[in-house]
Amino acid sequence: MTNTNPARGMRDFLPIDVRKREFVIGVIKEVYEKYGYEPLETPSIENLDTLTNKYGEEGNQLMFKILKRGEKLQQELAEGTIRDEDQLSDLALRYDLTVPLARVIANHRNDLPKFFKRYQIQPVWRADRPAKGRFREFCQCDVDSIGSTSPVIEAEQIAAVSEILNRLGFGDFEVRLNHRKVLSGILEIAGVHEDSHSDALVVIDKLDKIGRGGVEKELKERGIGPEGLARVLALAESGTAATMNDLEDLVSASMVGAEGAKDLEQILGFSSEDTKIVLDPTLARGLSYYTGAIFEIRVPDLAGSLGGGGRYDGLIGMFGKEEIPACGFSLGLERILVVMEERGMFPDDLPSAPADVMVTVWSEETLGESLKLAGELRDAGIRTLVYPQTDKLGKQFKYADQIDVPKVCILGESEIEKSEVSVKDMKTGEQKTVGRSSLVETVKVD
RNA sequence: GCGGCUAUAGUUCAGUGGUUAGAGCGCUUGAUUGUGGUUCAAGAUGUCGAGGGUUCGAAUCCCUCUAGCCGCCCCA
Repeated sequence: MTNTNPARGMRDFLPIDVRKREFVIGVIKEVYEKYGYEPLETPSIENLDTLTNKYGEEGNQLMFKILKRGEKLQQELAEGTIRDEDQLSDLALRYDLTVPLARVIANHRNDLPKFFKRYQIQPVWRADRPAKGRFREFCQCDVDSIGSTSPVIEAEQIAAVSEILNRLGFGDFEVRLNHRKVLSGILEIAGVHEDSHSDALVVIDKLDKIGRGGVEKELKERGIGPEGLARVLALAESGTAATMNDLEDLVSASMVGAEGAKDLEQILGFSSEDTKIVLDPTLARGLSYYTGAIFEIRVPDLAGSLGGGGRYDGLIGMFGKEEIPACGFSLGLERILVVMEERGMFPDDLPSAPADVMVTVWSEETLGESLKLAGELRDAGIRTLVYPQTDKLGKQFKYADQIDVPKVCILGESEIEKSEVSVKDMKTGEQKTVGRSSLVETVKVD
C-alpha cells in the first residue's frame, strides 16, 4: 500500500480545520478591508531569478525549486551546459508574499495608484524542518503599503494587526519594534566594519536566546574585533526592553542611528496607547531586504512570532526600475491557529454540521419525493442534505446524529399519503407532523 | 543543521525475551421491519512503521532507514 500521509511538512485540512481557518481569515480580511487595503493574488510559482538573493543566504537554501522540464532539461544535460545544482531549476515556489508584490509593483506601476495598499492571503513554501507552528506549506496574511516613506504607514499597520489580534481574543500580545538604522548606528559606533553588519545582526538577534557568552563566541567566529565586541555586548547588557531615551542615548553618536531613532519616535507618537509596543534594540529579523522600521508580534506561548514585518525601501528598485518605498507586515495564519487551538479561543458557533436539516428516504419509490422536498427547503435558503440511499430509519437517524444535523425531516409512507412531513429536533427529541406548506416555517424555527 | 522522545486494530493506548498480541472508544449485527444519543448481547478488525542482526524463541534486545512530535538554530 502507498503511504497515505501528505508530504513532509504539508497538511490536509478536514472540514472542521477549514472552518477554523476561514473564521480567522474572515476576521483578518474584514479588518484589512476596513483600513482600505485592496486584495491581490499572485502565482504560487515565480521565476527563480525573481526570488534568488532577495532573502539572504538562508532564504536561498530554503526555497523549493522546480526542475527544468522535458526536452530543455534533457538537451542541457546532454550538452553538459548544466554544471551545478542551481542550473537545474528555472522556477521556484514563492518563499513569501513580499518579493512577488515588489515584482508586481515594478511591473504594473502605471496601473496602480500612487499610494497602493494591498492585502494578500495565500500559501507560501519553505523547505524548513517542521516544528511546532512551523510547516513547509503555510499561509501568510500580508498587508503592505507602497509609495510612501511616512511613519504613518508603520503606525497604521501596527494598528490594523493589533485590531485583528484583539478581535480574535489575544489579550497578551506585544509588538516589538526596532529599526535597521538603529542597528546600523549601533554597529557603526561599535566600530564593526560595514561588511560584517549583516553577520553581526544575526548574532544580535540571538541575544535573548544564547546569552552573553554565546554572543561573544559567535561574534568572534564571525571575525568581529574585540573593540566592536565590547560595544555590541553593552547592548546585551541594556536588556531588550528600552525606553525611547535609552535608545536615543545608544545611537546619538551616529547619524544613521539617530535617524532611525527619530523614525521610531514618530511611529510611537502615531500609535494608540492601548497597543503594547516594546522597543527592542536587539530585534534584528533575518530577511535581508529590510531597511527601516522592523516589527514582530510575540505571545508568551510561542518561541517564534505570530507575525513580523518592516520597511523595505530598496526591494522594488532591485527589479531594475524606480526606487519605490514600501512597508509591510505579515501575520502567520498557522501560528495564530496553533495558539488559538491550545487556548480554546474559537467561538462555539462555528458551523459543525454540513447542513441544518436532513431528509430521510423511505423507499426507492419515494426517493424522488425526498429530493423534491429537499429542493423546497434549499429554495428557502435552508442547508439541506438528503440521505443518499434507502436504509433502515434507525441508520438514517444514527447518521444524522453523527454528522450533527440539528433537524431531520421524515418523509415516510403515511406522511406522503397525507402530504405531510414529520420534523424531529435532534437535540430535544421532539417531533411534530406538519403539512407541506408550513414545513419551511417549522424547520426555520429554532 | 544539532539534541531528545515516539511508532502495536479505524483511533487512543497497554503489553520489557516464552503458547493463539490485548483494553477503552469507534465500527458491524441484533434486541427495535417508522426513530439517533442511553442500555444489553454478539461480532469483525493487526505485515506490532520498514529492513537487517542477536537468540532455541523478538512487538519486546541491538543496528540502519523512514515518518511524526518536542527542544535548539532559524523563521510566519
